[in-house]
Amino acid sequence: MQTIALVDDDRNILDSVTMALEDEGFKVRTFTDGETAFHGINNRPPDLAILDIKMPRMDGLELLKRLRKKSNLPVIFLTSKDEEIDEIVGLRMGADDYVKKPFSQRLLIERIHTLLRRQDNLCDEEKSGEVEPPIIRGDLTLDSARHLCTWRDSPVNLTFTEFLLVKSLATRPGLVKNRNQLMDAAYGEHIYVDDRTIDIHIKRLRKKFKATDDEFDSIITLYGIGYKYSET
Amino acid sequence: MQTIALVDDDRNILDSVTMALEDEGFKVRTFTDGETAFHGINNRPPDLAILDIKMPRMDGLELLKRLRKKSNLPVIFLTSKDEEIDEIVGLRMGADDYVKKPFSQRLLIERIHTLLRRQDNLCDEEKSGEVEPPIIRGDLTLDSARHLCTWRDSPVNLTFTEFLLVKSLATRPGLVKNRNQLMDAAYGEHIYVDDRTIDIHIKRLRKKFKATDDEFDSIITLYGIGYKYSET
DNA sequence: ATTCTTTGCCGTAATTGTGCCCTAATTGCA
DNA sequence: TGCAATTAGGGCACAATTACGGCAAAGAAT
Repeated sequence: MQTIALVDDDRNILDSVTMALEDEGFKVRTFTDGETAFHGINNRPPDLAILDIKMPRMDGLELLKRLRKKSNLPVIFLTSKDEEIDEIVGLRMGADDYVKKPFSQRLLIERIHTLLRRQDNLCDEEKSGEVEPPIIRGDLTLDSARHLCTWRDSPVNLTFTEFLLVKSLATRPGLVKNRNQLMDAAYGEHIYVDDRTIDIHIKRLRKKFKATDDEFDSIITLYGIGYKYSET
Repeated sequence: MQTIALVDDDRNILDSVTMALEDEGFKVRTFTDGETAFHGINNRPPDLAILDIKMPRMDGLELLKRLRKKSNLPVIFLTSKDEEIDEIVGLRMGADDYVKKPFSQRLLIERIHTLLRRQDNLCDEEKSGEVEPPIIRGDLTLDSARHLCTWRDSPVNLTFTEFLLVKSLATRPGLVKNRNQLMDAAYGEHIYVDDRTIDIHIKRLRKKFKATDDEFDSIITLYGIGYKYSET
């Protein structure tokens, strides 16, 4: 779930926008002044920030300036129409978009999605101009770009999470991964699920591979430690 | 001879720029408001359009937005210095360049040549000298130049958006595309629509292909990931 | 104006994936 | 061997995702 930081000193706006964003499926963290927001955002960076320009203690421009020193977090400014000059400066300073008050929530949400999408695709491009090459480890083949997994040339149908787990294991055969590391690989670093859940995915993986090859034993359990992918 | 559409409500600018452009060997069509310009440009598309931001009836931004739905005509914005914000938003929305008023005609003409040249190169790349060759992937044929799609030699009648989506998928069979990537392919990077909208187009595509061939299953859903075009 | 097409979204149904409970099996160690 | 800790695997409810019919708005064509 994507998180949005919302910074505004007007309670009404804060509440109504928060509600709209939560309806849209975002997690929202709100702040009522720049100083607090700065620390909050630095501690746990959201996926996007919406800043009011006029705020107590530290205004939006100053906040943006300080944030920009550390990250390129997508930022949307909220502006009243008597602050147009500041808008310009804001955009020049690296805000990604702005929305004029009063604004329709629909518009704001569209802008948010557009920015987040652009961000996503940027990441995709960074991964390489081309396509990520397949991983080949003995009888195993993992092609992320095609979401294709094969064992001895037979396709093995994996779900998204399963795919990430095999990939994490098979990337470095022989290397032990504990449950936390596997969890990070499959869910990202900020999500925690029960330890047993990893076992369950391993179970399902083995089942699927054994359906293709009864002799399959390349996923190895290390009692009390974790799992590894067979080195040979 | 290349044609340029010039849209501005200021007669003085209109006249002087027109003269400059004609001296440069362009054919110029002028409009004094957005509404008229929209129809004029749609009826007979010029090679390039120059739009003022502030205009009666429909402003430049709105005009651009509506034009962009149909074409990727090169567009240059004219802006006064108290409209700087709009410049930025304009560029975000897909304008190709902007020129600040007051501007030297020399500068404007340079920009025009640059844009037209870029456009030419684009076309060259796409057309590779001649017309963009059809995409042939097994039973599927996609001829962008003719907006023609066939499946096992039977024509399949696709809309513009649908065509772009199949093209995006079929260009690289087997490669998984997530919804964001498909959205970019179909709408460009600056427009956001609901995720579900992609599903709906996929649904319609499948329906149309199945009307021709009941066995059609080349568009594959990857749960939680996206879609891909069958590799075989 | 009118009709038709296209398009995007809503609501509902169907499908698929996930996490946890429970029990059995296995392992490490005294 | 006996015991505690750990892992395996079946089953199930629910969560997430996708499919699809219908509807209304906007444009295009007539």
